[in-house]
Amino acid sequence: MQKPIMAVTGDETATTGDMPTYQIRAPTTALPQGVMMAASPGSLHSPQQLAEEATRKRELRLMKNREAAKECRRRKKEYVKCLESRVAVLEVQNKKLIEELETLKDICSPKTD
DNA sequence: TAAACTCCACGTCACTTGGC
DNA sequence: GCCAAGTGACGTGGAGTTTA
Repeated sequence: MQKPIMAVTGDETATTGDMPTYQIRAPTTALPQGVMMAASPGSLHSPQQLAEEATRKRELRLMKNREAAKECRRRKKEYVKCLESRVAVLEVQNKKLIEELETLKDICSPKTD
């Protein structure tokens, strides 16, 4: 079954402009520990060698994706935390403005008795 | 106290995106 | 067009909590 296509990237900066994006692609130069570079395809001969190479490539891909997923979750958590603290600040600010408005209304409204 | 439930972190897959 | 990186969705397992 085909999954629905995702349009959301998690980059809220485009709409708000004041929050840090959590989708940042950092170039990776170093391989994870214990990972060897692949032999050149030209040096592979037997079907067994090809199968081993395919397995090795898959494991490398999974390992990289595992790390990428961890990092992605870490950034997302940070981003959500950041949004939550912003909400808290804005709620306080909003409350203060409402109180100020009520005070001004009291001052400006004509007394009727 | 065992079963049911909830929450969280993780691994994997499928897909998108950007750089070359 | 290919490849690597990023990420949403999904399934799973472990730890903590609630309930009968």
